[in-house]
Amino acid sequence: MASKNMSDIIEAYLKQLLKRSALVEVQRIELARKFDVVPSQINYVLRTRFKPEQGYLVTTKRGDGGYLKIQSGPDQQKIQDLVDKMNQLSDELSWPECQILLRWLRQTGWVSKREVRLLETCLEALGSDRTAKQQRAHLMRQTLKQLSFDLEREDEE
Amino acid sequence: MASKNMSDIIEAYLKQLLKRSALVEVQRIELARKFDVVPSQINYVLRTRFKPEQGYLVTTKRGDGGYLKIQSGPDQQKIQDLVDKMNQLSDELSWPECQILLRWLRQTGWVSKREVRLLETCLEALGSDRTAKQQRAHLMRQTLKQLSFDLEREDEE
DNA sequence: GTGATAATGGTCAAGAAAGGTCAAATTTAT
DNA sequence: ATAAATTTGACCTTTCTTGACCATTATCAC
Repeated sequence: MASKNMSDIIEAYLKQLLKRSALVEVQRIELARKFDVVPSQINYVLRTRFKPEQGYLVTTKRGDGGYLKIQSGPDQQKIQDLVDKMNQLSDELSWPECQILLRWLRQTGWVSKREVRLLETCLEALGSDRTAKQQRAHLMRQTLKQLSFDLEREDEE
Repeated sequence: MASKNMSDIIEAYLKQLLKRSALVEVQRIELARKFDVVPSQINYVLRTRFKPEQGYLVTTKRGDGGYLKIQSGPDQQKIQDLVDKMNQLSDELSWPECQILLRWLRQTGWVSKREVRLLETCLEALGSDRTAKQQRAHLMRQTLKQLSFDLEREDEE
């Protein structure tokens, strides 16, 4: 098929690797050497063929031992699920309903354990009928408390 | 695959030891010899991979019988700073004051960029005078929106 | 005690080994 | 023929490695 230019060939090569492993790590120099192109062409391929809006995430490291990492990123289906959940949300939510939602967010990997705790803190701070300024103070205070608590028990993720 | 350079390997070695014992004590010279690098590279690894803001505490002793001690986990001083900030908090906070506080949380490494956005979302949802149930719904809705937005532009950290 | 010496660890700057950027030159498509 | 896409190369930034020189601590000889 019409893969006449090098950029297309390199793109195809990387995307084939991505089908197998969801995370591809290569060295720019190695890749350039393999296809006998100049290193900066690799950047061109990444810029034009692996754009974030097409669902790819590229991270790099410079210096000795540097690399390129390519992940096939945000799953369109996942985003659609999230949007669906948003639209299903009614105008009022009880605390148990919130907890169910938070569990879903955690289980589907949208947020970390730590972020769940942060959000719980925020939600709990909402209960009263104080003014906005007072609520902010209360919220920040609870959040700070939560943060130091997080640090003490080093659960992680 | 990821550990192409010595610094990464030494980092991994030390962090593995840390998982078991929470306090690692080694001699710089010994470690350097073990991995066949110059001693000062050990300092480099400690400086770049075991920063205090990442939750590590390194203490050393020079001279005969010298050592390096590496501790991970809750930095007592950091927690004290946080508690101090908490106590300074007044009962009312304007939005600009909140933003200053959030900047401090970010700069001192307590929270990530993503978490700042999450908290901002929560705080902004506080403005109204609706009931708690309504506020929860609004808060969750804003949070979900923020999450999908976060994913689309994969800033990171 | 005091001073020399040996045994550690610390600092800093230069060089090496990646990857990044940008624009000119070339090729391809309309 | 022009516009868009690709290819190349000169120059830049970040990260790692090394080595020369500095600082601190313990021990031993006196």
